[in-house]
Amino acid sequence: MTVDAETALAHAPPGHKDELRLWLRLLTCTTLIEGEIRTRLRRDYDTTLPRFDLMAALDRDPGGITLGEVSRRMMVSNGNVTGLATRLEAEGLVERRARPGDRRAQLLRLTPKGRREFARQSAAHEGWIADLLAGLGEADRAALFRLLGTAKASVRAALSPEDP
Amino acid sequence: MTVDAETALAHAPPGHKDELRLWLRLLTCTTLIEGEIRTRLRRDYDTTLPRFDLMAALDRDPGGITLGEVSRRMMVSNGNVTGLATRLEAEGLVERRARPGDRRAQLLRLTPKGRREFARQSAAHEGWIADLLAGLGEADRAALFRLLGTAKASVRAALSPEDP
DNA sequence: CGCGGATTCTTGAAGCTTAAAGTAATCGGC
DNA sequence: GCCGATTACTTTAAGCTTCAAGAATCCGCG
Repeated sequence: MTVDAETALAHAPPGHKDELRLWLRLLTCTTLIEGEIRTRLRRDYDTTLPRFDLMAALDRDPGGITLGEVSRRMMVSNGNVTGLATRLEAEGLVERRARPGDRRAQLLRLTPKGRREFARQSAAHEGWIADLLAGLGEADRAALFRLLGTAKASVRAALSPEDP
Repeated sequence: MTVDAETALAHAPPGHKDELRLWLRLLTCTTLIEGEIRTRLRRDYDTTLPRFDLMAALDRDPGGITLGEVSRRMMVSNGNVTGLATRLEAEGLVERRARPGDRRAQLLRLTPKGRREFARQSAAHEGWIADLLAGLGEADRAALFRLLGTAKASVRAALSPEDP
């Protein structure tokens, strides 16, 4: 355990295979769940995941939030939200209204119809997720939640610019 | 701690909020990483994640695999692969050829140019992932990998039909 | 005031994605 | 041999997504 071992390690191929495997497994889990949720939303409610996500982003703020805030919460582009909001508005599920004192911004909020629809959908959605993750015990769930928090912090740290 | 407590529990709202929170955190992690990989692939290699994924699916089989097998590995629809393969073929990165003895199927494989390109891209990709997950120690990574395996098994079990 | 930069949102082009329907070839049983 | 079921792929329509460019508005500073 002297210079030789250290040298061997230092010269070993980068070997980030572990991280890669972890990422691929993370991606697989997400893809599996997301695909199933997509299918069920279409089958049972004739809607899509992005529509559901947008309504979820609005649900906690009865007064409405700006399109930009929706974009931030959903982690998608501005233009994306514009299109989604337009389609949902056409279906009477959300409505735009001016933000007092700022003619650039618009507030988006659920209509009563949208609120009813989302209540039904989100109850089913919560049950689906619980079913899919039913194989994890309480302890596993807690541990996984914590570790994913660490992972999230790691990614955010790697992404944030180095200026405090 | 008698009938009353039990009754209270039984009548409590379903309360699958924990599973939901776990799912949302899982989704956030994946979205963050995926978005960054997308951005870097575009910035550094002028390509997209689906293109990269398709090439990755081909990389381990020099003889080529069928479009259907690609579709299974990528967990996307058949039609999706058709379009991706057509675009990559037009760029000279992959090539179609007949599968001997089955005129329905086609084998898809990387061209030498595609192989060179993918080698460059995948090396960078591996480094990016390692960077993003650098905040996780060896033990955390292992634990997370194992728990995600359990989660994956849970989802697959919930999805598979009940006939052995 | 008025101008320059930042913000908020929309538009347009290109590509990705799916579900569903369609075409072609193979396989299995009789 | 042949017919029905299955498999492999493509096509189509609709919607999602991003990036980049553009338009309107707001804010701060001189």
